Amino acid sequence: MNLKEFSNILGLSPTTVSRALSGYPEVSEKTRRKVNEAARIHGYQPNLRARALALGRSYSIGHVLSSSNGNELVNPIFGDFISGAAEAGAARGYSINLTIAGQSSEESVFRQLKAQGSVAGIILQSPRVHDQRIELLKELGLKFVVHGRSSGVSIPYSWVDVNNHRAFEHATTFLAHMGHRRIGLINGRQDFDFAHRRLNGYLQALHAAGIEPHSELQSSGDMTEANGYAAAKAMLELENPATAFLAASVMSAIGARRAIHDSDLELPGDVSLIAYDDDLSYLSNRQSPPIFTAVRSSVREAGEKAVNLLMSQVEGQQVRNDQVLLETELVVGMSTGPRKRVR
Amino acid sequence: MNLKEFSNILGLSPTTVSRALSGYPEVSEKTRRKVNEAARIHGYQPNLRARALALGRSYSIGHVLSSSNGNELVNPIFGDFISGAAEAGAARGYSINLTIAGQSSEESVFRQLKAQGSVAGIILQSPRVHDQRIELLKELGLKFVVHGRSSGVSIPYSWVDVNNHRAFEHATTFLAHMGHRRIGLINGRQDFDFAHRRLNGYLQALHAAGIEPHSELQSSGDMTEANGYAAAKAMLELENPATAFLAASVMSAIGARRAIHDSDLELPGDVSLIAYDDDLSYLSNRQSPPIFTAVRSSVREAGEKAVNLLMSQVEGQQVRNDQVLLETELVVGMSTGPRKRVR
DNA sequence: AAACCTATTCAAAGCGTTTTGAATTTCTCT
DNA sequence: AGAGAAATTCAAAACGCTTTGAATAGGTTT
Repeated sequence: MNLKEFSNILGLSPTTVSRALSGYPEVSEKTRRKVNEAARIHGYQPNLRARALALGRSYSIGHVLSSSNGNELVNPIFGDFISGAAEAGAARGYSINLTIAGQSSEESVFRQLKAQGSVAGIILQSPRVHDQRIELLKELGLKFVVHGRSSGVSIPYSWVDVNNHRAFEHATTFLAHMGHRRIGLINGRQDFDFAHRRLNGYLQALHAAGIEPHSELQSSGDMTEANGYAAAKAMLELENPATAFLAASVMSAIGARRAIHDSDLELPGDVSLIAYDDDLSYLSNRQSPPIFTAVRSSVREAGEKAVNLLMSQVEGQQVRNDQVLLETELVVGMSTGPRKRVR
Repeated sequence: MNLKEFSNILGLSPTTVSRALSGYPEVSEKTRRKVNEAARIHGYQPNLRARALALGRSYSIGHVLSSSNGNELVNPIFGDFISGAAEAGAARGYSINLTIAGQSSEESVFRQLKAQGSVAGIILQSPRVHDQRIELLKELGLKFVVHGRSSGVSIPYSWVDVNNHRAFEHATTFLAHMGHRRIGLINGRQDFDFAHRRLNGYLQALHAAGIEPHSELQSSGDMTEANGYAAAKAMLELENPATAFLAASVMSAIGARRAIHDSDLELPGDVSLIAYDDDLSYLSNRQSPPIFTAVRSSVREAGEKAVNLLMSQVEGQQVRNDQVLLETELVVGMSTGPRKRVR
């Protein structure tokens, strides 16, 4: 049903009907009620494409996946993050526009989104250290928010991030206080900025505790179960093995747990383990007591916050560069304990 | 940049330029080359909203998440599935439009998508037994494809599904052949259609093997690690405990594995375990030999297939009701073995 | 060279909204 | 009651594209 058809039914002009529906003041209360009522009955809703065209803006939030050739793995936090983002967007009438950069580069997808005017703004995820995309987006004049930050990028931009440094510093200190001195770090891929920050937090805590860092106790890679297993296994087979682990995700922690069991060790009797917990809905660590001692921050909440930041940029007048730093909480679960004396 | 501006630069009419770019035959090779060249240089791309309006159709594929109040958990397969779907869509110039049914019902979101004309078609996921949404979508005249099927819906519709019945029948038979007679089923939630089919496959195989089914060996619930643990734990503590498990996802299998270890049992020495493996990128079971013996089918591939089916409906003339049934493969890994004799 | 086709190009209308500027109605005040 | 102001309503233009039907350029034939 058209606006024209619909307004004919009402015996009003399209102008008035449009204004009534959009809540403009220059339309009488009586006709507004009449119009709203009729819209409900006839199920009329303005065509979104035409509306967007007339208004010159889009009602969707862009998100670009970069699975070129399918060899890059889907971010396990994607589902929860985007669900939070979609929820926050829906509250303002926005939907999420998902594109994938296949054989074409991510850059060309951004240019396309800009030229086609199909998004109001963009959410950028998994920033690398000195991520090129941030400068590109600024240059293209696209509004955006980064989930995470990028060390080495000097221009200001909006972001939502977790205090990864503090989280890992905190967790490492916790283990050190329990007497652990061989603390293995099972980190995410080093090219991701968050892994970088986590490493620094870990190193700073070691330093503060007077523990010398060892490269054989630091690993990084995709945060899969298999990688968690492999990394932990290797560190348990060292001449001077790890007595505690820091895993960058619950998934890696599960892998580490398997390695610990495989080595006939007990958790937390022989080895301690702290996980970084994104509070994913399908991978909950919220039992009481939690299975894993963890530093926790909800990635769903980050999704909501990111959209809210983007919206204030899209709907506000000037470009803003708001920044939100989320803190993690350290929840003590069943995977940590004092270092065993006898060994 | 406008089509008008762009065609002014070229000294051509908008008509000709538009036709040149869309590959119509009634434009000379020479000007077409000139236009394409100029488009590349000036970075001109038709505004997608205007294009969609003029053509009367949308270039996006709708997908509705139903996290009402956030109490329903995000489907763990969502990321991989949608990534496959996005890839297949991108190949045809479509993007994914993600909406969430918050306090408003899923039904009203569908009506909205229809009225606003914002999607070319819809992908429906996680169908329940006799899912109302299928009839609703037909009634609304929206084109759609279901990922999965819905027992009890009699009207024809397009779907892509895995042969869940056969997969679980197969897996159960495999365990039975190894001598197991106490086979525990750790299923997904019973209201989901796929769980229903898996149960039937399991029961049929038990029957064929002459094993009587027992309700204490059948559990169902969200496919989380915690639920997998709880279900397996309970079945191991029975007077006549389970000696083998069938888990509905790798995640539940991981939980079950923890329960097995917690009970001081060995995998596969004391207990066998087969997982249903969606071949998720962040939860790979593709080591050799695989960690879990599993029935496997790629959910990413299902996403691609689903979009392809939708596209043939959207781009073709008549409404089609194509159906694709994917078979699983049984991969033998390190979690299954013959039943221990002495017990 | 005129006449006819055919191959290109173009002007204008249309897609379904919103919004500007003008026209109408209603109200208020003398 | 009549003028003026205020409150409503409306017709028409605009958003940026595609496409219909008409016009022009180019090439062939007689």
